[in-house]
Amino acid sequence: MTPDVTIPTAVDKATVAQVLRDISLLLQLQGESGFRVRAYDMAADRVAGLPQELGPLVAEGRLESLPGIGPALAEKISELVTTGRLGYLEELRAQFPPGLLELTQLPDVGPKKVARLWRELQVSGIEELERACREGRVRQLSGFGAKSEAKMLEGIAVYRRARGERKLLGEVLPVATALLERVKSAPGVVRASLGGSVRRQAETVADVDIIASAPEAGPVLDALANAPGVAAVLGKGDSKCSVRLEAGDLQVDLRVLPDEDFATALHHFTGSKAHHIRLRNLGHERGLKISEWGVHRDDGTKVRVTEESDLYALLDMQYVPPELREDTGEFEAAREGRLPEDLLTLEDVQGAVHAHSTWSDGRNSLEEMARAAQALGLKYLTVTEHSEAAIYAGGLKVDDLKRQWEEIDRVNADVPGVRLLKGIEVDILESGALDYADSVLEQLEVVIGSIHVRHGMDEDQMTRRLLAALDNPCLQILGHPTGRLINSREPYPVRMDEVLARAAERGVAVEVNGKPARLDIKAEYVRQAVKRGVRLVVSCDAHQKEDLRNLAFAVATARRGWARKGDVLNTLPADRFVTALRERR
DNA sequence: GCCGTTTTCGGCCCGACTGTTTTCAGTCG
Repeated sequence: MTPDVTIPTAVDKATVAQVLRDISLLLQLQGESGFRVRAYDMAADRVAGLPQELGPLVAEGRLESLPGIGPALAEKISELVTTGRLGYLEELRAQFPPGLLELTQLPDVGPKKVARLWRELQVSGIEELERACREGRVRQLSGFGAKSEAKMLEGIAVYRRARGERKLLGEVLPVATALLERVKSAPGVVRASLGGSVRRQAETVADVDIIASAPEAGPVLDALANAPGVAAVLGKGDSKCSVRLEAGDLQVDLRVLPDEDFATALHHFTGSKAHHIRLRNLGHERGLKISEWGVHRDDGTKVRVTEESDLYALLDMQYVPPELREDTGEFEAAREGRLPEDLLTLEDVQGAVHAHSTWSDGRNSLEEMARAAQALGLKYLTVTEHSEAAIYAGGLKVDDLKRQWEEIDRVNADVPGVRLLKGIEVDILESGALDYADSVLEQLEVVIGSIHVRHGMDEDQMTRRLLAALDNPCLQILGHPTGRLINSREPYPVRMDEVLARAAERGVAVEVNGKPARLDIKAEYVRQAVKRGVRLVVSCDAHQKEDLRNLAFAVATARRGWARKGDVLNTLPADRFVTALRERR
């Protein structure tokens, strides 16, 4: 036993952030108002946005170096991370029934209302609120009426259907884009754009924001309210309109303003909240008041801001692309001119990595995949079927592989302009060995190694397994390195810092998988990988030809991790891509 | 609860919309 050594716990930063948010809500239930509450919320955002876990910061006593975290919060976070518990949270929780926090998840129900429902009607959970509404007891409270009851019942129904989950960007973006096109074609619209977390390309989103400029807002708001697929109009005023779509209970908010305010409004409603607050404060230091209604000097005169880039120029900093607006270092970099100017774009990508066909568990033939890639303007596509061990996915035996090469040669001869590269997504076995012999792997142009089974190993075992795979000289690309499925499967436990360090050392590329439910590795790890000089590939993990468009989500994730064109191997032409993969260290 | 080229106290982003009011509180972003 070594009691004087700080023992790291399994408390990750997402858990810490959630605890801080719970404390914020509990303080509001207590009637604590305003700034103390916000300090906890800001700290939660700060912790959640950290590029690494909290363990080292706690051990080195550096928590207070984070903006928004002072002595009181640092002490609470330390207690939570080192002991796995937080006495202050337990004291607060003991004062309220456990169901109250969940009540605040309902739309238009916040801590003030929850506190009154509890004190005056003894409502302590969703079931009891539903009963109180049905029995007409809520309307008897002052400030509540029949409409409030109906809205709460509707809110409860929506909440139960959605289970409080955020939606995948990949599911929402097509719907959002279609609505944006409808808004753009409404009468008088000058400019229109998506905003919010959809524009920042966050991996999951809660709703869709659209910002438009037009001389008259009314007809534009009507265009959304009357759009096909709208289940309910949640609210509609002079400048904004909120609707809920039938598909996925998705909420869409539209704001319409005069064109002279478009840039500042777009910036405001793109967020993130943390980025925007920081920007306003920087403006304040220069005597500029920044709001969605423009930029004003202290004497009340308005500064002309036509594009978002004007706003950053006013503050003597580089333009910050939406994907980087999280207040995780972009301000410091932009003020010092250190933001990457050559952030990866979809146009930079020459070939799609990671595709399956009917040879294993894909739905389209090799020729169909090749023609779809050609139609998207791609120059090559890596054909990487599953290997023998992946029986569930129709993994290929070595003989199958050789027959497949003949078909690849034929398709390459028939389909001009695009080249299928001969590859494999070989299983990384429990020991870290690869599922094919080196003599087979050496004949392939692209070797991705991925874990598909035995996700239940512990952190030590899983880390050793991945490090062993990286040491294999035949491995060129580490596929979906953490194995997560957003909203349905946690990543397996693994020490990513060690894995990324080894990948950098060995020259193995790491996949940024663009399948919307994977996005693996995630943006925070991309940023660490870039810092360490790890080479990346952006992939589509395609199982049908439509999935080639997943590349856009891999690019989004790479951008959110500050990856530049030069960090990503499949920005190279096919020959140089294959050569680069072989250059192991 | 945090923060400091208005620095150890007194600020802290702020407007739109709804439902319930009859001038405003609560919620949201």
